Amino acid sequence: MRGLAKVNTGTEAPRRTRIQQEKRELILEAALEVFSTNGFRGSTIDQIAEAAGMSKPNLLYYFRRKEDIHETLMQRLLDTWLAPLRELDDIGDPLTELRSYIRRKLEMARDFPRESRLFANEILQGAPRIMPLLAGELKTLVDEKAAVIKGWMRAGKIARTDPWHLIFSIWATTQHYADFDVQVRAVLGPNRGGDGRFEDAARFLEQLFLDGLKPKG
Amino acid sequence: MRGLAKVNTGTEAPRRTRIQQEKRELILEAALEVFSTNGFRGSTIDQIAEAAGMSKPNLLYYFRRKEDIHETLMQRLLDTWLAPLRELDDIGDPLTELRSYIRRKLEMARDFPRESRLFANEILQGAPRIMPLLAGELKTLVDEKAAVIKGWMRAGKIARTDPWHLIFSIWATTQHYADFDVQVRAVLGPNRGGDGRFEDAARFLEQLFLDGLKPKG
DNA sequence: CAAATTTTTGACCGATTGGACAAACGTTAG
DNA sequence: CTAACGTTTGTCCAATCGGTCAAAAATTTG
Repeated sequence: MRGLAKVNTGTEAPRRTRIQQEKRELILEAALEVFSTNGFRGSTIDQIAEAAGMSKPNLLYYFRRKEDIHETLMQRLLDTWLAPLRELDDIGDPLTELRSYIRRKLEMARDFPRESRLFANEILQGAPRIMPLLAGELKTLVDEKAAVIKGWMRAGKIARTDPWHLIFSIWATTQHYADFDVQVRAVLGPNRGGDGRFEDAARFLEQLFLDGLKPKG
Repeated sequence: MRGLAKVNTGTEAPRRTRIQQEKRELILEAALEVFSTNGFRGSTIDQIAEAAGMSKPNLLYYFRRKEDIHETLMQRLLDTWLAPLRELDDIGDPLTELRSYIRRKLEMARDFPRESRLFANEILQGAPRIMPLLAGELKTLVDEKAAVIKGWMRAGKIARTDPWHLIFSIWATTQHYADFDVQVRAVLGPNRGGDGRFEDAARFLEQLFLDGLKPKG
């Protein structure tokens, strides 16, 4: 007999067997690899199936459509991706809070470069699949944190600037080390492009965001 | 009779008619639009041909292969893309030089967002077609400018930091406004996401790179 | 004008794509 | 054992892909 249709829902409520959970994870892991380096349109189901070590029809048994895989991936991504910003809290010293936010974001770029590239690919192509999330959930979160930062400015704890662009600049500088990793390593060369480049980046970013470039004195 | 094979070389020395020059420009303009939003693999010759207002075989008369279009596009891009960095000069006040470099890069993100996204797409996917250029020409240029910046640091004109990561951070923050434009506009909302966002970004970045976030005291 | 050349097009090709489907296989409960 | 259910696969399909080709149309040249 054929498998039940229930399995393939992809987005609906799950009642999954052990094998289904395992295989779905396997597929998502493989799809993350493929999608993050080739983009959605540039990736094929065959590629993902091969990376997951199964046949194409077998993969399509767990995810009915290519889009379902991508969608599931993006949903998971956004939660973990915004976690560092959610943690930015009003308690504690503002400069310390910002510094550790930068550090956490840089660590995510180092530890989850594929997730970063998957996200970058989506945004680059106009965010066709997550536009509502950007204008909704993301904007709400950023506005909320911008208000926190504004409070710090009013209290004289940090310099007065635009909180939104401040957040953008933190995103940009940290994700750069994931999204443009190839370029970073090529420019730094074999000596400085090794594992130490993230420590160097952390040191530099801390100095940039705290003190800027003006010489002391 | 059929057209001559000479026309399609794409990379070789050109001896082109007026029509050939015009049509090639038309195609490259259309291809920039398509490639920058869909990536190389995600774009089709049909899409480019339609955007250029001609039939697919007609397009293939001017560029024999899809790759030839992309290659021509990338070659042109790199020259204009690195122009601002080349202009970074040892004459003049260091802080002013850096500030105007940032401004020029931000203007490029504003005026040539498609070029920026084309480049980002290529790097994101591992830079398969321009890797030699990154490790060669680009690295040489950056190393050269890093030396200039180091000189400024030794002279006490700017704070001591890592020149390479400084350049990375300028690239990241400015190109962010082209590559992640959709996200920027979504987060800023209808009010602040309008044309003024680049002015706001310019003001913010100037302050960030010069003074950092520490409150004045 | 007419001949030569350049440009454009419609028809076509093999390969690859996302996906469907039934049959086969594996597993487990009674 | 067997029936029921979950899993896997080979085969197939229509659509789309990059690209070819010969002939028609347009343009340039003498």
